[in-house]
Amino acid sequence: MTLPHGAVETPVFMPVGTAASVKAVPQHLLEALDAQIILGNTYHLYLRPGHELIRSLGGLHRFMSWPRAILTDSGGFQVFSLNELRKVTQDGVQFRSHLDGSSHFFSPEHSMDVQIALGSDIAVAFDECTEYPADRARARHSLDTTLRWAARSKQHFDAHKHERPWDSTFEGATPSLFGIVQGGMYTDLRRECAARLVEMDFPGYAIGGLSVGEPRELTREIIAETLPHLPADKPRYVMGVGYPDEIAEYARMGVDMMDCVLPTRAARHGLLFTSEGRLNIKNKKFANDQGPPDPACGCMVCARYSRAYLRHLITAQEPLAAVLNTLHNLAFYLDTMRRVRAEIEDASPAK
RNA sequence: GCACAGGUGGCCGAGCGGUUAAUGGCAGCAGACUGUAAAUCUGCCGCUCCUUGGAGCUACGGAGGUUCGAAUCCUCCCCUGUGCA
Repeated sequence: MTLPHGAVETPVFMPVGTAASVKAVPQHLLEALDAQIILGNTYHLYLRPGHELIRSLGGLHRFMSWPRAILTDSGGFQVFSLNELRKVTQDGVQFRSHLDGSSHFFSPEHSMDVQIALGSDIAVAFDECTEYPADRARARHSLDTTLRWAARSKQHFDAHKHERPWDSTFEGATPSLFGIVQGGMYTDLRRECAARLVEMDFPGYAIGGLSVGEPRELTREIIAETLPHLPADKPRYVMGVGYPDEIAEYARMGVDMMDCVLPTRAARHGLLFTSEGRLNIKNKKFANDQGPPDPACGCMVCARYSRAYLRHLITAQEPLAAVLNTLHNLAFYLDTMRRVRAEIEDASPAK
């Protein structure tokens, strides 16, 4: 996949950097981990520090000193998760800032303006994420809204995408906008939504509305049922997943892109993902453990620090705990994807 | 030595006659976490038993006392802090 800020090998896992920062990890270490693309968030950056400020500073890449690719989420998920502070209308969403309670309005056009101002490589249509559980009527309604907004997002994005804050690009690639499939847990609605988005001809497609509380078999089923209705020659992105075994599984099913806060958030809470399974590094049993977090991991953390030390850091509430734990979890996720890519390459007779 | 103020579960600290194994916080132990309102949230946290829910025991500096009933009231003692000698 060729983006304005470089080529990205797929399937890829994208660390989440909501507020212009993958929490606890400086950009130069993200590069050392070989993260190829990260997420930024429209809603958060619009509120603080403000997309116009970022535009005037040369765009998000320059602002945060991240030379590689960035995908920005549209704010649709925040509208969903901030449900007590929002009001959805045909035209867009009225919501209150979680920071200071001030009122704001987001429309598909506005979301595109913000994402363009940020200068993202991949923008995402402003959607209405369907909650779980949702009855059919509710899913239908949210799907219709999402489709209407997808068309408006695309029209506005295409008309203004050249207004980005940077101009030189990698191999002439231009910013792209992905459509998002909704439809709740109803496979026929998913199919319909996919088909109608494909008619609009997006350069890539996201499957949204998953990992919102549904059982994981359902997540898998919806992905499996939706994927075949999206063109295989374009990037297919499942938003907000998952555990290490899940992302590997989905990648094998044909998903090209995934993002998830799990490795970063869990790390800050002391949960490490390893080849031996989940490790709650806060547990007393690690107090005396001189071994690396994951004996099978070659990351910069495992190469150098012990479980005992990591447990001490988080117990003592040292900020370094978050840094080291996050570095390891991201390394593990990125490694997982690297292995799946190798598998896929081996299996492909063409290459 | 005198005068005040105090001594509560590992620590800090509420409670000031019954509904109190005793509010909170910290520490401790465990769990959760999926397009980040998350360095967050939840549970347990005197001891011993039956593994829901309970049962018993021991507890508010010490010893007595008042009372149907005391961490809470009274007496004496011990200890700590501050002030004055």
